[in-house]
Amino acid sequence: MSEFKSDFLRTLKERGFIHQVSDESGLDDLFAKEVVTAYVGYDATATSLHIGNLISATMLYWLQETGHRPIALMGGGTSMVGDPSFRDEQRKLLTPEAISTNIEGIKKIFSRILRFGDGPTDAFMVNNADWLMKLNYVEFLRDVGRHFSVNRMLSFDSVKLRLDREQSLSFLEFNYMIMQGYDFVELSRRYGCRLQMGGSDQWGNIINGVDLGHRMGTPQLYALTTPLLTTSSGAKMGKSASGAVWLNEDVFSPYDFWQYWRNTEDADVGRFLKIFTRLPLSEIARLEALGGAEINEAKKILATEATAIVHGRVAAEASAETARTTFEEGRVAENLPSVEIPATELDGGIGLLSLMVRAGLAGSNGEARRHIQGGAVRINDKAVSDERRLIGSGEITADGVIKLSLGKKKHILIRRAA
RNA sequence: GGAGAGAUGCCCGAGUGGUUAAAGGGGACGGACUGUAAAUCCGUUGGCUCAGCCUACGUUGGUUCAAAUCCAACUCUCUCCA
Repeated sequence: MSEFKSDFLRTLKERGFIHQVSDESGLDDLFAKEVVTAYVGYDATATSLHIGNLISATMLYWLQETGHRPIALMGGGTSMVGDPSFRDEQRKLLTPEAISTNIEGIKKIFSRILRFGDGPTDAFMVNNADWLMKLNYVEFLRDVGRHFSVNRMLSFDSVKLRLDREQSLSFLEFNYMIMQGYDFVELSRRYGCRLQMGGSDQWGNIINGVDLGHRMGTPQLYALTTPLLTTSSGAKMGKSASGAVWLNEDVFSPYDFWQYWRNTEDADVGRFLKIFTRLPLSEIARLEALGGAEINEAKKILATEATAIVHGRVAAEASAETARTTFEEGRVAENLPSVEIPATELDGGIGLLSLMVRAGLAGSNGEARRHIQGGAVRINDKAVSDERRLIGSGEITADGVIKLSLGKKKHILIRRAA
């Protein structure tokens, strides 16, 4: 592939964001000659975005950074239907209440990543419920539906899985791609939006929008997708012990977020630095070249930089410091995740099993019991083998807390609440 | 509308009357080794008041001393025919 002329595409290319582009040279020309408006859509499937979404949100950042205008589209309307792409069964339908709660949670992150306002390259947010919810069925079918070929829609990889596995694909879900396609046209008409970006799983949906624009007379629209990120050992990214790696701090703490990046596989460090941090490429090249144990330094930088983008510099530095005292000095760090136990309860002594459940280290007493039997549990760094042990205020150390550990990496501080 | 096939634990997938909380694999978690990495090896992987009990194989009933396994109805899915 030849070099891109536009700063935007060149940056994305260099940093490893590009998987597929619908018309590389055409899009490059467009970016080179004018301020381009582009969007990414986010469905309201959870109260927070996760790492996977961070990739496309970062593209919006670079879009703005290189002088263009980002739109963050909230899928308030499309979430009423649910994207069937690459899923092997129907999603549970979300209630309108859940959707609006989720959108509120999702919105938060963008204020950290994008600059909002009314200027020519200021970002803005729209909700596709604004136009989708008002559509009139028959009118919509005649204006928009007639442009879609079912034969073609069935040929997309995103639904093939479902069909090949002989799982049902309801008509409701089948309409998702039509709605998303229509969103693109609507954004083009309202705001002159020309490009839609997203994960590689969105290619079919995005291309549908491009085609629809063609038929409905918008200017040429473009599609750009990012590669599906996996770790070098092939696991899907963004999975951790407790599920997805979320961006909102109320569901996934900055410290855990920092730890997630700190534990990156060696082979992924360079790739992740390019995508999840804003460090210059020359600096990344240097970090990536570190060999052996030295690469740990690069991982710390990755962790701190990535955390700073999502949670702010202060929280990132604090997480780095907490990790340093915990792992490198073996001391108790004040900022480790902690759980408060009422004084009356703690003074009387609380069972270790239930304490572990309270601390979130085990999902049930049985699981806690198994961990203890497996020798994974420590109190104040001393291994415990007695599952019936009572933990009381007497265990509080000079640091004023009880340190409860599961394995080498998970530590929770138990505090005595007044 | 007719004829077949199917629904098993987080996922895939065995299992056709008791010895089955249910083979095997994946994933996840823990341990060893290391560098808070990978690979490898070992262990765990429904709940509880845990040498015992309870709940579980689409749903509801039934047969039986005993059912994931047999029967009936229902729900959902798939394939073929109309």
